[in-house]
Amino acid sequence: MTVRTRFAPSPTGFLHIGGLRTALFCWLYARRHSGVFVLRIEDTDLERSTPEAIQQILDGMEWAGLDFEEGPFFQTKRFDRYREVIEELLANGKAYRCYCTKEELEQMRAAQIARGEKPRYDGRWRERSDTPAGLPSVVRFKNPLTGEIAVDDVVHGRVVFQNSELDDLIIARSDGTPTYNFCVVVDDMDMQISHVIRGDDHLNNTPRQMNMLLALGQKPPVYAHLPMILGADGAKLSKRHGAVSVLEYRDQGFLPEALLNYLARLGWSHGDQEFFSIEEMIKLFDIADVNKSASAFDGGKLAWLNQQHMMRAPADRVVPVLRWHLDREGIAAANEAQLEQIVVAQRERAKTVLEMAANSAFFFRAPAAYDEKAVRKNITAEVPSLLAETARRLNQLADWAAPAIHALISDVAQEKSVPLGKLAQPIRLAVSGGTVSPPIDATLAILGKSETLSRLTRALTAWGA
RNA sequence: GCUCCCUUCGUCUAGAGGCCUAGGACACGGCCCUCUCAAGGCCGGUACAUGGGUUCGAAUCCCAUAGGGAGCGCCA
Repeated sequence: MTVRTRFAPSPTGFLHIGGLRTALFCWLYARRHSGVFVLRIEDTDLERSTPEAIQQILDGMEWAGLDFEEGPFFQTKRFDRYREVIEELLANGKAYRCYCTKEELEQMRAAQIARGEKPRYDGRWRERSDTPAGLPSVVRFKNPLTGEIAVDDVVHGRVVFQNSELDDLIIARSDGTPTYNFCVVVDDMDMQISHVIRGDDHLNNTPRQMNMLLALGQKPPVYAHLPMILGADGAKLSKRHGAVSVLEYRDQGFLPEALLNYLARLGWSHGDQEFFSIEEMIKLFDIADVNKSASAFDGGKLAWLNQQHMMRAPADRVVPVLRWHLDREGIAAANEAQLEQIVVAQRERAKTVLEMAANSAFFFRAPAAYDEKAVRKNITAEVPSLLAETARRLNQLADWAAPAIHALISDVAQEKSVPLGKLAQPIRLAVSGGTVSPPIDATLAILGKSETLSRLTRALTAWGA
């Protein structure tokens, strides 16, 4: 049997971190077993579904690299099929028409709640065969009255529900459109989904879905209900608590593989290992190793992992991302080799590529001003002559590379009997405008000879040489 | 209210009866390294929700309690 998993978001909002984690686990499981990953858009809620949300989901999946073999399928395009199955159930006596009005149902619920009971449909039309003319009706599934139904969940273990707790849910509205729980059942059946991996907020829906599947003569798939992801404060993820589009993470400078690595570790682990490449995740991931309890989102750890991925990836992996972020800041960086050098020099001093771009802007733009406080502290009376001497010698340096530059600066410092920092910091200030940059030799090597000299000259003018 | 689920450091987790005076990671504090900032190295503190069992022995098994979450729609 080939493994077939599906990710089935409803396009009523953006794809957020919780959805992406679900998609990731489905994807990993399919990849691990050389199976098929299906994308299905559950857009039966015509009121709230939007084309923008669909596009967002597609873009998010693409950015994350979660590719699918089949789909995207749209439930709104399958209404004929749903109707067909509803007719079949009706014909078999496995579903029936209910002519209750919404008001009648509301009254029923209110009375049940008042009595301390669980609100549910009482089955008053279940055995009636009369068909009141001219009245609208819904179709309800005839759920078994007795016995129990057990979900053998891969992450939660065996969860048993009494059929008496379940009521006859509506599968077709009075306007004839099918409802969510029913569409899921038909889709999972038609798409031959072998493993349903989804959030554990669906665990309570599962027995109903299984009963419908059984009524249709199907063998239920394997179920795995994933624990929820909570906001950093431990509260439910909501728009107020960090539920942002996954594309927001791209914009903030996170590498998709780092986000995926972080998400995989929320609820799943492999011993003490924290860093996983995509390939390792595919090789090691198993739903059976997933935790049962919800976890809180920790942006700090995501940032750490992101840096780890930046440091371990080949520089040319980060270059296009850096270029994209520089571009957004209005810097067109064309020199591939230079960008690679920047990545290597900056990746250990930035948590995100966005931060790396910000820290590296000075390579492309001469400082408009010098940090005043730093000037007061570092540009003492003897500094201009020191800098002038350094500039003179740099001008004569033929081999413009970090080792030679380092040797030259050390020599000057030694000859003038000043500590290296006394010289390096003013140079840093002159070329970057601030006090933070990669080691001074690497900084100048990347900047290039003519740019370095011109910035030193400008600084000397500014500092009264 | 009813049904179902969950509960190890602040956070993510290891742990499947003795290897646990509970391990790792992030964060935090200290030290080292050092031209800045980092990265890196070393050190440090903090956790088995509570109460009962079972057992020679329990973080691990059982039962209660407490706390948290989900579902109970002609929403998905």
